[in-house]
Formats: sequence, C-alpha cells, structure tokens
Amino acid sequence: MKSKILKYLSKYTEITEQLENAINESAYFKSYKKGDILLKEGDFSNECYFILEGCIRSYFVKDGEEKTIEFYTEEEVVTPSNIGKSTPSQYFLECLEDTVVNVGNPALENEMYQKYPQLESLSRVIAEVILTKQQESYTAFKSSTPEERYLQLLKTRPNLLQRASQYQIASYLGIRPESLSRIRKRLINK
Amino acid sequence: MKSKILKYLSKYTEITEQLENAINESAYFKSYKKGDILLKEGDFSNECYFILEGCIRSYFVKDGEEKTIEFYTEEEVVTPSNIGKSTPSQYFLECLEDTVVNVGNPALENEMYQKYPQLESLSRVIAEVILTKQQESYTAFKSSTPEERYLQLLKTRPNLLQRASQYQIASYLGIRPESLSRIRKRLINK
DNA sequence: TTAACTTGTTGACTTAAGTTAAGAAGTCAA
DNA sequence: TTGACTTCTTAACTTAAGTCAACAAGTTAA
Repeated sequence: MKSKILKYLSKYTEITEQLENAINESAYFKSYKKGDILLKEGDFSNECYFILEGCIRSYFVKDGEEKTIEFYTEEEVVTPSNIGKSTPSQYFLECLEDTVVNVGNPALENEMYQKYPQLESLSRVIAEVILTKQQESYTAFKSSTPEERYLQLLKTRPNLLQRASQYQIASYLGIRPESLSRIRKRLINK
Repeated sequence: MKSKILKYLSKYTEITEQLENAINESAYFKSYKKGDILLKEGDFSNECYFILEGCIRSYFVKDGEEKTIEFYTEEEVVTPSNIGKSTPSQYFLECLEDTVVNVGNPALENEMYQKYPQLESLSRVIAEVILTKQQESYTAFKSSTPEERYLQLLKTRPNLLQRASQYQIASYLGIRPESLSRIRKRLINK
C-alpha cells in the first residue's frame, strides 16, 4: 500500500531514503463502504485523502439538485477546500465504491514539513502541477459544447462512465441528465 | 513599488525582515505598452509576472477564434503553464493596457527557495489558495447559465467590463459576442 | 479626408439544451 | 414476490444560444 504513494510522489521528485521514512512514518489508512459520506455540507474538515483504491465524488446541492464537482480515483488527492479552517464545507464527499485511502491532516503535515523540508517543496510542485491541469480543464470546458465535453471525457476517463451514474456525469458536464441521454443517442447514430 | 508585493504576500504570512530582504533582493520590473504581447503560442517561457499596474489577458486560438482564458489585473500573478519547461506555450499573453510587472523566473526562484525556505512554504500556501479559488470558479461556471455567469462577473469584477472588449468578455464567459449582446439587452429590459 | 477595419447591435433562422411528464427496466428491501 | 425507488429514455414543447448576414458607430491609417 505504502508503495503506491511513493510511486505517485516519485513522478515529481527523487525519493530519498529520508523522504521514504517520512512518508512511512505518517502513513495512516482508512476504508470506506460504497455510499459512505466522508464530508457533509456544513461540516468542518481536518483530513485529506490519497486514494489507493476506489472512487470519491464531490458535489453540492443547488436548487434541490446534486451538482457534481469532481470525481477522484486511484492515485489522486482529495483536499477539502476548508481543511484546517474554521469555515464549514460547501460540499459533500461521497464514496461511489468501496474505497481505501491514505489519510493526512494539516497538523501532521506541518509537522512533517518542519522535519522534512523536501516534503514541502514537493507539495508546492504538486500543487502547481494540479493547478495547471485544472486550468487546462477549465479552459477546455469553456470553449467546448456539451457534446465535445462528453467525447473528451470518454477519451480521457472512460472508466468513469462505468463507475458513476448518468445523472452524476451529466451535472459534471454541466448539463441535465436528459440532455446527456440525447447526446449519447445522437452519437450512436453517427 | 516593492511594497505592493510585500502587501500581497502579507495576506498569507508574517513578513519577516529576512523575507523582506529576499523579496527586495530579487525585485526586477518591466513595463509594457497596451497591445504588447508577452508570450506567443509556440514560444518557450522563462518568466512569470506579478502585476503592479495594468491588465493582462491570456488567450488561445481555436477555429480561427480567440478564446480568452483569463484576465489578470493588479496584485495578481501570471504564471505561464510551460514556464521553465521545454514545451511550447499553448497560448498568448497580451497587455490590454499599459502594464507594469514584477518579473520572476524559475532559476532565480529556486535559488531563493534554497536561501529562504520560508519563501517556498509561502509559495505552497499561495498555490493552494489559488487552486481552491479556481476550483470554486470552475464549479460555479459549470452550474450556471451564460446569463448567470455574466451577472456574477458584473458583481465580482465590474471593472473588467471597462477594460476588455465585449468579444473578449464573451469568450471568457464561454459564449459568442452576439449572445452577450443579447443578454445585456435582455437584462436592461428587466 | 477618405477608406479600411474594429466593435457592437440587430434580425432571421437553425440547433440544441432545458422543462415537464410519462413510462420502461433494473434494484432493493419489506 | 411484490411494491417502492432509482436510473435512464423518450416525447412534446419552450427557451436561448449559435450562425449568418447586414449595418451603424467609432477608430486607425494611408
């Protein structure tokens, strides 16, 4: 299990023995069942998650509708935006499948950053990489039609379509379930 | 001038004397004229910018159309996503007004991070804050209609509508200029 | 000072997403 | 096993964005 995190981090930096020790030292796991809620709207949050196995969905409720913000799968990091803050969460985190995560928390992390400055450097690099990727997604979303967005999702994360229900995917694409259904039909007839 | 950066950074951390020295030591300014291009598609990039005065727009060209990615104004940071990398830029950076920036570069920054680890810690915090803000914008965009997006822009960045032309704003909102024109008309009649 | 270009508006038409309602198929639990 | 619920699809209709074309006003440059 531990090796999965090290494998992930090694994409960004050389894993020194010291860093490996730091990671192993702080490793702490949790398992959740399908349907479990990790965070509710209004909750305070003190944990972030690195997914080892499974799928987590973030969403909020607007006009009585669930709006999916993001799907997180293996080897991705879920950081509640209110983590360590005294502000309540604006959204929910829900397991779409049985899920195993590595749990982190700000206090531990700050302690680790003190002990192993290389780790904070790594966090900065990863935050910047994720920021860039997200900027690209956002831009692509803006300049695409719903149909193009769906095709893009098919291409880049095909397994999501097996793991999430259609109305969850629809709100992730910024459209209604009926529209997604029609888009799929349209594409089959092409 | 320098104080503007320190004021910005002080929102995130205590400015120690050491940090102040670090910033002043690396301060390096440039001025651009309205219409100047700071970065072209295909270019390599080795600079990032902190805007002291003025406005910068990032955009790319798709199907012969300029698609605005983002507008950056005073006290915001513009970091080309290919900075320090050997990949060409996917987009342009253009000054919408006469603009004064503080210039940074990866080599200098890494050097500074070595000398002043507090600075790297600060960069991590800022990257995480920007990431969270961007996630929120992205989510709001997805779950809004074009009209709602325009109203939101009016509310949060009203001065942008004076600083950028309507077709630039339109593509930023993910719609065509004609549609923005109609939305504005619709809203006046309300 | 004209001619060319840019910017924003408007109109007519097309296209596709939103809305509402109904129903089919599958899942789950009493 | 039956009834309730969830998920997805379909149809009819409404709404608004996209497309194409024309034009007015302002700006720029020869």
